[in-house]
Amino acid sequence: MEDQARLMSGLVGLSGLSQGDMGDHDALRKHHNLGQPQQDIGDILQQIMAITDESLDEAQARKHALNCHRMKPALFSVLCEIKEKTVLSIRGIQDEDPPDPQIMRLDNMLLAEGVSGPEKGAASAAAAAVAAAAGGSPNEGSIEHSDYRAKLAQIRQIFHSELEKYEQACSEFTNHVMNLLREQSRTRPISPKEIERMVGIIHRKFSSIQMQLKQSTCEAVMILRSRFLDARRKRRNFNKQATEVLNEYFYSHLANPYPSEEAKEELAKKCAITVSQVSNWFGNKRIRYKKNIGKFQEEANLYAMKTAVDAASVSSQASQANSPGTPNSGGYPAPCYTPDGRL
DNA sequence: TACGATGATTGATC
DNA sequence: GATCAATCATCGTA
Repeated sequence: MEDQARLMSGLVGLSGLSQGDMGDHDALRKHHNLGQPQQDIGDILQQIMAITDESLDEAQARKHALNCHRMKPALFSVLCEIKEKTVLSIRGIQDEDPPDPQIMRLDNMLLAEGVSGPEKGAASAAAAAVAAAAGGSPNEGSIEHSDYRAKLAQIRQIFHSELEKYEQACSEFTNHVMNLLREQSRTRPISPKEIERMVGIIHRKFSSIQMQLKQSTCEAVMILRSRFLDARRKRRNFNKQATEVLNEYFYSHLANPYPSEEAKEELAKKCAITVSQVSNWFGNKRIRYKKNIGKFQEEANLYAMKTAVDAASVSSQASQANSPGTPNSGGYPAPCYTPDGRL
């Protein structure tokens, strides 16, 4: 009896079971209703313990003999059952993880941005959204669009290639561990359920690595988006004709350089820009003119002359038609925009 | 590459 | 909500 207790405590180390699990010999008997159980089990345990003192070849031979022992499957089954009732039942509660909300968010975002999921549709939709949000002209939009799409495709390609690498590594490692555990399950109480659980643990570890990849991909997409959405970075100077139209209006309305909403719309149409761009332009122009009238004097004279020539032309045409002509703003007003902003 | 010009943004004011 | 004033970020040029 004392020997058996010693053997049992030795087996604890081999099987991973606690002393308590192994203490109840009656349990073994109860489970399997063996004819001469204690004697057989004692033999097996004795042999197991003796393995450690033997050479590798001897141990291999003995291992083989043990594997072929008629009682081995029964003992193995009992050990697996006891182990599952203890170790696995404790872990089991923790292992049932709900889907990670963070990884779900990342997945949704990558899908929406067209990085994961079907290649063409989503990516171009996202690019179109960016182009629309940027509010550029159709041509500019298409340039930005293709640029954005190219960079997004680059991110997408890197993401998928990394993902593939992770999946391959995960699969290789899982197979390796499974083979190892299957091999070990010949001598250790490792049940298929436990192998399955181990596979789950490996997958969770790899999915946490994948989450990091998804996170950095999302960051890259965000940076890309902000780069294309930030209007300041998209600033283009207005073309010469648009600037002339705006300047003409400004200098011919110098006494009151505040275009009405209708005038802004008209100017926006003429210059092929938006009403808010017209407002920005006049806001900037008023301030910059006010700050440095001297600097703008030459420009003011130039447009004054231009307006005068236009007016003269209209006037001569009008006199030919024998009717008085008036410039639409009552002629070019002398610069009277005082530095304090009052007229 | 430095620097001025210029379109856009932001916070304050009316 | 429109405008002012300051500032930012980019463009164009010497």
